[in-house]
Amino acid sequence: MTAAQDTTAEDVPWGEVAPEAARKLLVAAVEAFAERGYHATTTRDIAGRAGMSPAALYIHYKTKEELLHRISRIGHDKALEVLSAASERGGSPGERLAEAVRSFVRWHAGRHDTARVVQYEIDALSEEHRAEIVELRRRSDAVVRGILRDGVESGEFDVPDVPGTTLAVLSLCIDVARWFNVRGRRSPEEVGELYADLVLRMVSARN
Amino acid sequence: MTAAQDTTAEDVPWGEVAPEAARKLLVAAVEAFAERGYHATTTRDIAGRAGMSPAALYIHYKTKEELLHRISRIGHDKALEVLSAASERGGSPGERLAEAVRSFVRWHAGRHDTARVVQYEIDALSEEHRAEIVELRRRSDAVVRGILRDGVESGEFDVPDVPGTTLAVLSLCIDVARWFNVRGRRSPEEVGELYADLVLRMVSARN
DNA sequence: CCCGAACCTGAGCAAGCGCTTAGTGCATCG
DNA sequence: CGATGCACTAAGCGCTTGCTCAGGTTCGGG
Repeated sequence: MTAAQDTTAEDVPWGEVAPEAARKLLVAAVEAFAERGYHATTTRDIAGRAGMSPAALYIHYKTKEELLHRISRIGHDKALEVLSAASERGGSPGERLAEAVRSFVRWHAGRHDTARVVQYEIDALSEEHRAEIVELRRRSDAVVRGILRDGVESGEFDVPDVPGTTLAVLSLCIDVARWFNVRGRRSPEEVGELYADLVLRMVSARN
Repeated sequence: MTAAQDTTAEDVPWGEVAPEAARKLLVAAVEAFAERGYHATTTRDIAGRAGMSPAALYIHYKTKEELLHRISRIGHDKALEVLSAASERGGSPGERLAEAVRSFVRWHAGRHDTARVVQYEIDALSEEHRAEIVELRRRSDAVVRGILRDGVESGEFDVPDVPGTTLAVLSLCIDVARWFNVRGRRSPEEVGELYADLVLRMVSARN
């Protein structure tokens, strides 16, 4: 009697990718790219992980690069959505910044395989595809910069170099995808909490 | 009358690599690996950049992987040396931490091509070589953790989670290699200064 | 003046790569 | 029931890859 089994549901990891074979291939590719890197992964490896023949990949994707682009695009969209939603949740600049960092880090840790591909394989994209992704990153940058500016204006933050500090905050969050390990001691939630606190200390005015 | 032209001088970037052909190949490899990544770089590309034939590479290095290992090993040694030297320069924990971050970041920005290879291509190493490099990283970790512990004991720092904060500080420094651009607005010195300040704020007790 | 060692190249091998093509199995429809 | 369309595979094409090897060049020492 549950109406829950809806494969196009937006909160299912790759629910927007259809049909099922295309999604299975994409999930396999994320796994392989995260593990070995884009260039070290073969189309045979991807197809094998999805339980299909190498040729099946080319029915759903024109090239291996297009597959990377689909992953990168959807992943960046999701990351930006998580960040934006948190920043718009209201409250003081400090609360908004903490929530933004907490959510963004939680995503990079919890979905660290996707995040690793999304953040570290941009150079493997074609020129046009890379340009499209870079634009999405600029928007993430704008979100954080906006919160910092608000906090400086209200006097809650003391940030001498807003662009530089924006860079540092995003860099800190993104790099979580590199080192986070599922078998480590910390949960994504714990890392998010720790990082939100550290970032707040970086920007808060002393009084 | 200058006695300066000593190719084995330790402060020349790759002075420890001899003979000259081996060094030229290694420098070419650093360039190529930083630009495209290890797996996307061909031995022909490396040899071509060094102005030699593909076969020349195999006179000086057994495999492409050994070349990466040499780069990784020397680079990590240098990074660790920079960090250790700064941390031992004396002063309060705050001064030592600031100097450590300043130096470490300066190195990652100024030598960002080397740093990128060193920090982001570990997975391309063989198991034994990777283990060797991981050990060097543990030592970098120990240096930063030591300073934080000293600061907490003296009451100068307020750090609830020393291992977690150590991770964050190193992560922040290392990720500089990913985004730093020579054509950007900031010099390695400026980034080092900014980051030293941000890290101090992260850990300082308020009073 | 010639030898041997060190260094380097031209040519190319076996393996693996991304991707294509011809054909098969299967659901759908008049 | 045969025809049509679609997802998929087996086989393999053309090319590039990491790496090898026979042979040539250079040069200090006897």
